[in-house]
Amino acid sequence: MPERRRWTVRDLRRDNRSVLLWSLYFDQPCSRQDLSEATGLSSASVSNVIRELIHEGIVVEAGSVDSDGGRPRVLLRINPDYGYVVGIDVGETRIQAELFDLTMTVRANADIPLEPREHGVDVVVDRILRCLSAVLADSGVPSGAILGVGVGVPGVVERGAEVVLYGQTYGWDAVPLERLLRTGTDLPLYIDNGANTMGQAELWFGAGQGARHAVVCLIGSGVGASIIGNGATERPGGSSGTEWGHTTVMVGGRNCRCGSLGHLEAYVGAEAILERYGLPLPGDDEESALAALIDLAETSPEAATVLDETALYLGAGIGDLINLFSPDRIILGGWAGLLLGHRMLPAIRSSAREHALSHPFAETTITVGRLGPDAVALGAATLPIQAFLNGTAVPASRRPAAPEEIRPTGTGRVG
Amino acid sequence: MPERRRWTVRDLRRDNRSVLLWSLYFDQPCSRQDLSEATGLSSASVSNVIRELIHEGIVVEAGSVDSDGGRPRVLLRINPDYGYVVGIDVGETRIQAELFDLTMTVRANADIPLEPREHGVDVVVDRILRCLSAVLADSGVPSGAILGVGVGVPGVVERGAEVVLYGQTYGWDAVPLERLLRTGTDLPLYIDNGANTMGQAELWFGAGQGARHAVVCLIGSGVGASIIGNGATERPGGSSGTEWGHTTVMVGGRNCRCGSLGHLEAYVGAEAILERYGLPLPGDDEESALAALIDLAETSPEAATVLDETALYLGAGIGDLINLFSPDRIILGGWAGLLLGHRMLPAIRSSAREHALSHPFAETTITVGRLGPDAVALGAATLPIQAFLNGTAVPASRRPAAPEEIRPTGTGRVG
DNA sequence: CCCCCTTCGCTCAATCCTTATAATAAGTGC
DNA sequence: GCACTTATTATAAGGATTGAGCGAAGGGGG
Repeated sequence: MPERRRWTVRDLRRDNRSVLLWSLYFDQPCSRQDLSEATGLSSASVSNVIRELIHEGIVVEAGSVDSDGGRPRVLLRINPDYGYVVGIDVGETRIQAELFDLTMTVRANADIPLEPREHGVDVVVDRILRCLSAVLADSGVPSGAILGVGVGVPGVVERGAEVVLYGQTYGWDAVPLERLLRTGTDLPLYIDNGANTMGQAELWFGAGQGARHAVVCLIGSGVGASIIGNGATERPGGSSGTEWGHTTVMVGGRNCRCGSLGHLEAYVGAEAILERYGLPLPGDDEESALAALIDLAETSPEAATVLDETALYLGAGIGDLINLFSPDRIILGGWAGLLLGHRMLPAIRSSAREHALSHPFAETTITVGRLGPDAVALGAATLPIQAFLNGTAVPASRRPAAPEEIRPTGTGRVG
Repeated sequence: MPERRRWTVRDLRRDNRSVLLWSLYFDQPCSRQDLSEATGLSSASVSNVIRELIHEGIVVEAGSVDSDGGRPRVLLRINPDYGYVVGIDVGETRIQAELFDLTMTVRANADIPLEPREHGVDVVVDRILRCLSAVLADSGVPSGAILGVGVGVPGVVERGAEVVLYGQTYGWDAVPLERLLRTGTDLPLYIDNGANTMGQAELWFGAGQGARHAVVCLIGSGVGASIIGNGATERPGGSSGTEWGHTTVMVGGRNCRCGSLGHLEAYVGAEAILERYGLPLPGDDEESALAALIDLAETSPEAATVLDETALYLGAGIGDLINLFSPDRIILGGWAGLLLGHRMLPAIRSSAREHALSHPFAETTITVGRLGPDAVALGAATLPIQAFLNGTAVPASRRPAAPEEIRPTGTGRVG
């Protein structure tokens, strides 16, 4: 029943090349020797592949380091300017784009606020494309040098013949986002759920480093979660974002934005927390209002009660994740998740302990995200990086001409 | 961060051999030509590998079939008597073992009831070993012909240096089951959660055939679920069983056997349903009591209310699974799951629709398992089958002598 | 300054696997 | 008996990894 593909001797090379790139990317700079040891490939093979990579401009030599009395080892690293990637965060209140080089250094960024309740498809698509043009222009990077554009969106992403979006709280139904964006750009697009992209950012660069199996909880106005097992490469075109926010923690409970009753999001989403408190709060946006509520809890019993309940429900939701996935690490993220986590982590942990089975709970650590709210864009940018490391993304300006067998009368490539 | 292994040209052969075996196993009988088409391998490679497999006795020729005017194609199939597998279901009320040949035909079975509340580790281990000996003796299969023994157990299975079991409702904590069984048998052991093994059985042979991503709900006295994505081969030593029964559907709700409050199992587990009804029922075990309750619901409003609530909570739990995993198929199994499913599928579906997001719900079909309560043992037996198809299981009697480099002075194996 | 030693990186023959092509085998229909 | 069709096997070619051997690059001692 499971579908397995055959392998040819060519796949072998592609795969080992990719193994080397991944290893080098996360352990820069290092020598050929180190790579040979880390990957298990013979030094001959490493040399062969690295020569190819240097010739293509992907890898560069970067000085050398003494070895105990022998020939010094030449250090290798990935050419940061071989190509660039863009990460775009399509949030509920704004769209943010960032352009990175291959070391994930920000080269340019752009922000456009979204009017509340103004989430028409055309508007959002237009804003995304404008953000994209803005970072391209601002950075001075020619579009031919872009490896790809990652987009983190709310809602369920379905990968079929084309990428289609379902954002029930957003009012989107079967939106062919990739096709719509295609009208404004030729760059390769990688679209995924925002919780997933943030999760990948924390896993690669933040609080998830070293974890084999992590769950990242994204709490903002809405609530999502990303389950990442042993590196995202294992789900090539598979599982979409998990709608953790719309799991039921109280049958017959509060109304949720999606129309159902008793969902987690109806208790621990920022919008829901503020509604449950009910009284006016200082601040003109949700973020400052929630911060104010948390401050107020020091003195106001009503505010404290609302927050205690929030911790209780959030802990129950986290307990569910622990029982279902047995992760080694759970990371609280999203702007509201960071606020709540910094303030109430002990209460959340304790509620999770009560709701989860004791053994899987003991194997998990619950922490607060380290990367801040920009992690969605950073994580979106890792999508094209991933494709690049797997060998499926090459910048247009470096792409070789079409093979001659296909165009028998062509003149071939220049140079 | 993700760990990827290098490939050698030898792995390639192993892998393609395995691809062929999987393809042949699920599409017996078929010709070399068919295999070439199904796997994408060239007919030359298919011939080479098949010759090897025939030489080893794994594959046999089985007649031939006319082709439109040309040389008839020779049909191949897996030798059913190349080896045998055993599947053992460690349930809460009994232990059952079945011995199968490679076509999954039952050759022998054995049953031992467990006294209620008598789940001491030593007792259970002893019963398992006794069941194993019984099927071996009954079938007349020599133990050297056994490919492996699969064991489906309740609770969380953790694979570290050795396999360890945590069964919170069972009263087991960190039980090294594999080591304990090892005292009574030398056969290769494959231990997994019972919900997982039943899930695999339904996926391979039952209501899950053709699904890419299925969730199987196991409802008996307790409640569990198995998430199976595109063939279980993708999680080599990874994820343990999912404790779906201990996810929270009602914060602060009913007491669960595990000590927590408001878990799904406290509403839809058979034991919990009977408790919620509270009145005496005919029948001396849970199974007949539940059947009686379902019959009674035709006339008794109290019974009907209990069942309606059950459907409501079960639907909420299923909705969670839909939102978290977006499976194409959800299968109700376990003895209580089958009873409830046959009676109340429409109510369960409708509750799930209310609790899940509309898009992932629309992509899912909810059905009742086709294999009946014996599926746990059948599924457990698929674990060694899987190892066999992957090329990592060979019966002892056919194993080649140990390589001489390792035991330079040894006499090797007799045989 | 020269020589020995250590370690790194490259070259080359050997080995293995898949594939494309050609050859052989085994039937049908006239 | 002969053309034709289809299935399977033999053969040569191409691509990949590997282990051994060799040159390269520096340190240290006389």
